[in-house]
Amino acid sequence: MAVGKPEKIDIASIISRLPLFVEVPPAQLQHVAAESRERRLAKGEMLFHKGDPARGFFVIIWGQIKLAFPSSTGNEKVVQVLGPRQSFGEAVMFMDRPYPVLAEAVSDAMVLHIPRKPVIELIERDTSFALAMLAGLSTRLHSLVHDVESYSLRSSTQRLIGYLLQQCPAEGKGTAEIELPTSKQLIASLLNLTPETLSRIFRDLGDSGLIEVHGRLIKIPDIARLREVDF
Amino acid sequence: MAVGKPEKIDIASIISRLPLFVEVPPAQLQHVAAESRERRLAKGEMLFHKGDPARGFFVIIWGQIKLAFPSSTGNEKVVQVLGPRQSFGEAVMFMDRPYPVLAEAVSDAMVLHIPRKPVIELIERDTSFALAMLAGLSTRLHSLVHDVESYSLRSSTQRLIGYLLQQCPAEGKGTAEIELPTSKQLIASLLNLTPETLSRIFRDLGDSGLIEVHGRLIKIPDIARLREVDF
DNA sequence: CGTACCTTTGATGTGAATCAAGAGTAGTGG
DNA sequence: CCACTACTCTTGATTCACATCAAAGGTACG
Repeated sequence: MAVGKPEKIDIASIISRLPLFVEVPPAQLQHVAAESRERRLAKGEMLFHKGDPARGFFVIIWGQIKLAFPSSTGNEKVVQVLGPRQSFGEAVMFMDRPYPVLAEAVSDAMVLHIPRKPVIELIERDTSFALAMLAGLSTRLHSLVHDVESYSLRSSTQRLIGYLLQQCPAEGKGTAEIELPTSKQLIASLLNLTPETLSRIFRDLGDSGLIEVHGRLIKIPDIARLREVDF
Repeated sequence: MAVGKPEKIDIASIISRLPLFVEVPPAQLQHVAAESRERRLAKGEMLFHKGDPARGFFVIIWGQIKLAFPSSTGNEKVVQVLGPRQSFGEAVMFMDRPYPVLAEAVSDAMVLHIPRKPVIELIERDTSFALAMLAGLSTRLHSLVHDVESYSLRSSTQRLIGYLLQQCPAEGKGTAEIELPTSKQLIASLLNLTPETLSRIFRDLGDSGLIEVHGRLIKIPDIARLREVDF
């Protein structure tokens, strides 16, 4: 099984365009770039397991990576599905802890591993980077808090509607078309549902005319109406 | 209803002993201390509501504060119950966002409000503080990830057992006694259960001899056995 | 000593999981 | 190009963990 595109990549230039690093002067980034390594993954390949020691964090160049909790009975719980330019593993890097989740390639993918040491040095040298890092972690925390709220306060239908609305482009238009970013199986796990239940909810929402489902393409004729559904 | 002890407090000395600030040289802390204000709360009083703007973060001096999601139907979901020396609200401070939860005093309490500006300045001046802040947020993130795992992968009984084991002193002794830090109602909400269900689980665990319940005092005759329960 | 809240217990209801099976849909190799 | 295999997705029947509803002790406190 061949892994992805074979072209050479310029680590320094990729890093400098990542949200986390845009404000950092290029000179300061050299250290980080020099110690970073690319890694290519075939679909289904593991990047790390739950419990592995954390020596740095990762940035996705292309492809998709899922973070999940393993489960002896096979039904793992997916925490996040991440795409290009997104990073993960920063938080564990600051504590002496192993990864609390596993990371697996959902498609062929390429990631950059950015080791701990140069990042710590960069934080010590560049306070605007430290602030960017804090803002990044804060955002992550915020969205996790939102997840906890979803799981504990909302029904399965409400969770799916919430997910669909999140995927909508932000414009105020009354209508939208969404291309699901990944399989319905994975989305079910993200929303803490079984695939069967997700399928039934899609059908029910379709039957009530709130959405149209064509494979991975979802049409929402009236966003406002969908937002107001309450059951 | 009188609010708590009336004694004067020395903000600077309290701040300097907080985990987050212990490594910061006292001179640098003056700024922060000078701009911080104490606030006393009666049991049941609101510190802030969900949606309020965040202008800083809070540290608890004494008493207990709960963070929760409000719910129109009255059954709110408690996210955390915090005690002395614990802080909250740091994350929102780094994003321009309102609080995603509400904060309410569970008992009479006193908190310190530490405004955003001097904290940002301290981060820019003292990198070890920036790292401490990052570590703090990382820990918070870690425990939230753990919560998500609990909610989605574990049964109500497993969640309660997990909670009890967490409360155990870390020593390797085979037995333990726990004083529940707050009402069973609140603990039920923390574990995403109704009070009725929590009560039943306590009874079931008691019946199987795994624990003994005497009001808020829980005795665990055999920690190892409790840890191995699997249902 | 009464009012308000916390906790327990029982009866009943229900949302979503599980079990089972069939219908697409896509990638593989002869 | 078609048969073969392996998923992914859908649909129906059944089950179960936990919530809800209802009511009765307990406990704390003004």
